[in-house]
Amino acid sequence: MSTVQEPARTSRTPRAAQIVAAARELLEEQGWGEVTMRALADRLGIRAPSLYKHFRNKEAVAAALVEVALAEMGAALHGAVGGASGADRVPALLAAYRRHALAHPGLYRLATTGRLPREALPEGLEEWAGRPFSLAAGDPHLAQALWSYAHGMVVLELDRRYPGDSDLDRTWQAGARAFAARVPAPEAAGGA
Amino acid sequence: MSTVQEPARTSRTPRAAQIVAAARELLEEQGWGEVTMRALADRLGIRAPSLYKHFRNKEAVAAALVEVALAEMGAALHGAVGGASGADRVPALLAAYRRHALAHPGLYRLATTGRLPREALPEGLEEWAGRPFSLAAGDPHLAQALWSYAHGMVVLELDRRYPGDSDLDRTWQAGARAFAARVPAPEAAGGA
DNA sequence: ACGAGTGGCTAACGGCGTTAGCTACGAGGA
DNA sequence: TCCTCGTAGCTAACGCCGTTAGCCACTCGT
Repeated sequence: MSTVQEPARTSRTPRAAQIVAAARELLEEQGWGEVTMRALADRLGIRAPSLYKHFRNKEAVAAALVEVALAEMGAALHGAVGGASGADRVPALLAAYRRHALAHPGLYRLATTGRLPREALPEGLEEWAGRPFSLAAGDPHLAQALWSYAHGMVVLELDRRYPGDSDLDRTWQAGARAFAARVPAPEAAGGA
Repeated sequence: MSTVQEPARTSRTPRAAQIVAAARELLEEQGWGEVTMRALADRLGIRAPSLYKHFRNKEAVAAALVEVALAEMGAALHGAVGGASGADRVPALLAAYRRHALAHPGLYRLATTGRLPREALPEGLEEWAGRPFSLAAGDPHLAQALWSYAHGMVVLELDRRYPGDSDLDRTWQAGARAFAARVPAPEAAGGA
């Protein structure tokens, strides 16, 4: 149903995969600030300098986590837009985006804060992960706006920026309606 | 024209004000990662430990900068909504938000990333700075959604997340139209 | 004249990412 | 069977970070 298949993931040695998994646990349990090379090594029963046998530096570990984050978020979003049609795709996409991000806040923040380590990511992964927004919005500018809205909502929710008595379900709804109303009617063109 | 006056700013000794000013320069020139206590002290011709005579710790310096950021952004936004009416307030507000944030990216990022140091901020400042969104949207949920959209756009633009060939003016427009169309018609109630 | 507060200073601590250099082990070829 | 070589661990150490302790000079009010 999707236009293009998910790009291949970077291949890792078993030990490197273990390191990424441990880093992910640490990230979700304690936050990125507590993911230090020493703490990460501790969890694996080794010493910090040994990590450098498997990753060039801490940034490379972060890039591996960003890859995981993009791949999993992309899968969630593709699933959501694949299961809906027409203007229903906007609320379905937003609900999946919110649910997935809040379920993996550490990974989400790491992957969306600061510059993307594009040179360390598989070709096409970023584009693939974002395509559901184009599919749901039907227009490239509306798609970018919709993505920005979703990201803003999630990040402000994660950072507890809204007043404590906010009804965020209704806020998400308000935005969803605003965007859904601008989705162009699908042309009745048959696929190739 | 505004409902309530801008809250008073925290009073600072002359030296503390100098420190905040120097921190701001460093922040905008080099980014928060380069604002270290030693670099900050250097710029003032003193040693790092002397800074602790004026601020309890680095977090307190950050909080002072966040206060500046909120006050200046609030002023810009109040000015923008004050100069427009009806649904025109949405694009006016968004334009001012974008312009101000991109003109002070370090301050913007510092004030909007991670948790807000609310206990260190003047009472009412956060609410005052955000009120223009309520004024423009006319509905609390739409206001939150609009703010989230603006923040998402700015932060993704600052982080260069959009493809290099994006026409962001048009993306901002697409979002502005989506939200403006949902602003309820103003009731013809006279002011008190 | 003097005591107290103010705002500098140096030395130092523990934690961070990272590098250099050593070593134990296991697989492959002579 | 031994030798070599790559792999993956180790300790020690460096320079940076935020921060604290403790000292001292200067200024000002009484």
